[in-house]
Amino acid sequence: MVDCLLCESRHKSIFCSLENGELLELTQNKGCSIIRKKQNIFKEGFYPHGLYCLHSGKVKLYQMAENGREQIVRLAKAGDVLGYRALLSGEQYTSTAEAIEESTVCFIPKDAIMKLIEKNSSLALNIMRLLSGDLRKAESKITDLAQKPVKERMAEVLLVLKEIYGFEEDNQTIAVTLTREEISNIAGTATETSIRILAEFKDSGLIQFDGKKIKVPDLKKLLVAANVHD
Amino acid sequence: MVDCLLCESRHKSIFCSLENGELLELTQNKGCSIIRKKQNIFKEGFYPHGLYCLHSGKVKLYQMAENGREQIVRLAKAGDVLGYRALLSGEQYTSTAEAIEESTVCFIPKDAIMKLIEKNSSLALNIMRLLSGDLRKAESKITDLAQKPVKERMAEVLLVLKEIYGFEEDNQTIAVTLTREEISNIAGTATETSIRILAEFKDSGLIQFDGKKIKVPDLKKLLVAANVHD
DNA sequence: GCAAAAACATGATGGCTGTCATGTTTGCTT
DNA sequence: AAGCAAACATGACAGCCATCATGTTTTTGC
Repeated sequence: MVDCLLCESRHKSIFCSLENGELLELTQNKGCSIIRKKQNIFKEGFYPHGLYCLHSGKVKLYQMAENGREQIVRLAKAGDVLGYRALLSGEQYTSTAEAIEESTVCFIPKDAIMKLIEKNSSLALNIMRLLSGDLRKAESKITDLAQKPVKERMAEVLLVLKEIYGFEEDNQTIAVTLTREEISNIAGTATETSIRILAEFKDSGLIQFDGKKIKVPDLKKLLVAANVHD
Repeated sequence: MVDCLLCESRHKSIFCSLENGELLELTQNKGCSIIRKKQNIFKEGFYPHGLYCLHSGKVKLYQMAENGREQIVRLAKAGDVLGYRALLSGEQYTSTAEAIEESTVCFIPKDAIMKLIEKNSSLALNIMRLLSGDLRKAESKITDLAQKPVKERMAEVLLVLKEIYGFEEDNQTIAVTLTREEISNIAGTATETSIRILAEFKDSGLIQFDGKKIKVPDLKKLLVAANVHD
């Protein structure tokens, strides 16, 4: 069992404003479990009974489309919370959370988290900020999907992956391992297309392959390829 | 000046849980103005100084894409609030709010609304629910844009318009007037394409044109065309 | 009410990108 | 270590849909 007071992510998470007493209460109320790669934390269509907090690992949130293809709508790393969208709106989960590498997650029952939100208005504000940020990213993705060609979207996906998971110690290897299919399911394109475009990026020196990982020697070049100006 | 206590939307809005004292304070602090068609309430890139509450009228929120085309990301009707995403995250507006018909809008200064949020946890919860709902819609739109053909998306746009603005008294005319270009900017397609598809829908009896408005004699048919199963 | 602009409409064309097919490589499982 | 499945890769092909062009209708501003 992980102690919230000792959690490394504590100060970077939505719980950064909690007092020790509140954190202690959290620790006493929560559960903790190991999620292996490809296992689900929650599934689309089910009702939420609490909030998940990702202590370590990496998770993808995806929606299953009519045609059977996954659309990845969010990615989570250590310190991120999961399942708040459905929990707060009182709806079913609209996406499935699946570990893309072995992860540990804590589960905070609905009662406990809702009480905390009511008492602690700065936690409430943090959650609003979180949702607002998610909404900004989602809406910007809508615009991209509607207006940008696949190649630009692919470059942007790499930039997003770097934003979320950062580089490894070498300062140029994106610190996450995804299959080409998963990358396609972020970009919103066919697997073959993403394979082709990544190969093209490699040939033009934009990126390099390092096993399953992707190296970005020059971020600026990627920014140009993604056609983003800010 | 509109009195919040007398506002018709009061009980359907995020302010439904406010006490009379709080509403009075709101009324005293707020401003009120008329926004003519095609005028902006706020513009992408600017910093928010408060929250807008749409007392009457209809508003589109759009992002300007690199190629100069607008992507409509949200639509608002009387009773809806505007500008909360940027206000709560402390970021610049990421979309422009433009009246699609003459509207009246109240402005609540940042201080006033933030104090209310801190005091009234059920207002805070309502805002979280609002954001969660927006996020659900946005993510579902991402999946649609990535996976569905234009024709299905167009049908879905009509369903969404009906959801938001409802039918007129005849129970089949969608109660909003949009140009073909605006409809395209919701669906994420070229204007010519949306014109063609709407004409096709008309020819196959899915919809009828009533001036600039669109009539839907049979919602179920549209649901089938949109390929939604829930 | 008239001119100009915006909106609507329709045809032709081409390219992007999804799909299908096939083969190779990688990585698990027993 | 062999065998099998998943992942990666590449070519061929077609079709959806954006773009361009052009013309008509409707709306707007003076």
